[in-house]
Amino acid sequence: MAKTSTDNAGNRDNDAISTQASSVYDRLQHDILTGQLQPGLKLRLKDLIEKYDTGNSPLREALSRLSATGMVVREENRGFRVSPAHTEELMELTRTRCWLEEIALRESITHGDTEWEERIVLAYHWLARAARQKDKAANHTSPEWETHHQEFHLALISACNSSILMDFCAELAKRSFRYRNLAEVVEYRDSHELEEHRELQDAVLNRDADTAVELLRKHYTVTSQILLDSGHFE
Amino acid sequence: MAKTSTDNAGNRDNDAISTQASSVYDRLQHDILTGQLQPGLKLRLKDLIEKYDTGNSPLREALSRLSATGMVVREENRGFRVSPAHTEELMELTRTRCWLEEIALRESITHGDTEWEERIVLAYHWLARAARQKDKAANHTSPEWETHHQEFHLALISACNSSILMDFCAELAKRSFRYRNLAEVVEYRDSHELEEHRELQDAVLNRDADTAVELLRKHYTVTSQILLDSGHFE
DNA sequence: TATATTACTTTCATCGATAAAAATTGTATA
DNA sequence: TATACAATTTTTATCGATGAAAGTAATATA
Repeated sequence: MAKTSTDNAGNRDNDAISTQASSVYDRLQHDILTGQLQPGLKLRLKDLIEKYDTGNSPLREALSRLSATGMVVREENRGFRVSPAHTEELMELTRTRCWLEEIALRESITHGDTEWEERIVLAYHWLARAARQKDKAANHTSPEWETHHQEFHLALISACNSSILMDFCAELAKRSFRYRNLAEVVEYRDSHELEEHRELQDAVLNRDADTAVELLRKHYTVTSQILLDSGHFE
Repeated sequence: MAKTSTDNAGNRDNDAISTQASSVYDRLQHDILTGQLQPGLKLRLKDLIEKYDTGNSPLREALSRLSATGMVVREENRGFRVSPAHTEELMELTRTRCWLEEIALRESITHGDTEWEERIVLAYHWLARAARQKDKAANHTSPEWETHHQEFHLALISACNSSILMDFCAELAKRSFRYRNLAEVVEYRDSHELEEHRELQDAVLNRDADTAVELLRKHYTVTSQILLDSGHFE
């Protein structure tokens, strides 16, 4: 990842200097999603203050925010820990994701305009390019690819007419992403992946909702199953 | 006000003394949902410290958490404000709510067991009782009724097999609730309300998914329309 | 008069220290 | 040996004060 804050993006040449609390928030979230901070890990304040080179207050604010997102669990008067990861959650995550994205995708296909189509085409373009570079570098956890992957999936549903629903989908994507990183499945069907996305793109642009939904669903369930089979995370 | 925390309820004879930050969190959220803190209001720290009789740090933690939920908007280096309320958001909220609860309800009707049925029956019982007391007292914003109302709707979808989806629905309910409070529509079709819920219950228990979904959808859209017509919150 | 610059005030973000709670250790008792 | 209790240490939560940024008013310059 090593990318700039997804959540606090903003900063459009406009002023608004990022605060320390937000910086720690981003770094903590990154390290959790990326698996560097293992599920269930006790987050001792003293250690974190040292590790992230910050103070008590900004750290606490960051943790508070993360606890509201479910990235971190707070236990009153006994601090924070990284939220646990279980196979059941991954299954539930996948199930829910299929439901929500089906709606969002169908709505988008019904209402999407040409700008929406363009967003998809562009997103696919970037994804494909990142995929080629990833293959070349044999670096199978390219943060660029991850970014573009998420962008592509968001583009598909970006005409659903509900930013709330999109936010939910984005949250589910983030949480699923974490499981992919936890199961250290390095080389998971790279060969097919780009093709899958291509087919998905085509179906969507053809406004073939049923096919698109089917492809999307398969995309998620297959990925999920691979992770489950890998047998990591208890 | 002066009510006990909804979210941090817990405290099951188990120890775990609630922290000050959580207390402020609850009270702030309550006052926002309830409309006592108007949308868009600038939340000046000094004022809040006084109003909620607390310190800098707990207050900030509370606000940080609320900002992650979307109750409060944070602007880097210029503090917090109550998140704004617009008609478009209410419409989006309602639309999204219909989508998500339809899924959750259909799933529940398909998979629900007898315990699920019992939860619904009980929830309806409490709702009806609260409705009668509300009518008697001519107190049309009874917090008890609100609680039971939410409980009832949650019970309906409580067999959907996805706590994630249920959490989403609960969040949508909370945010919709806020709009109901903002539009000071005191007496909105009280007479029909209980009946509506009764029909809904019957359809669900009969496992008649299509009817149930239709009733639910109407329930939400009609309520929403009344609020929109009231023309509050620009 | 309008704009730019500066000094001043208010408000927010962060630090360091302290209070409060939990966890750990040690000791005495059955 | 196991358990209860007290004393000690560690860790978390909160306070009060300071540093940093944004906002406001005043003055100067075109």
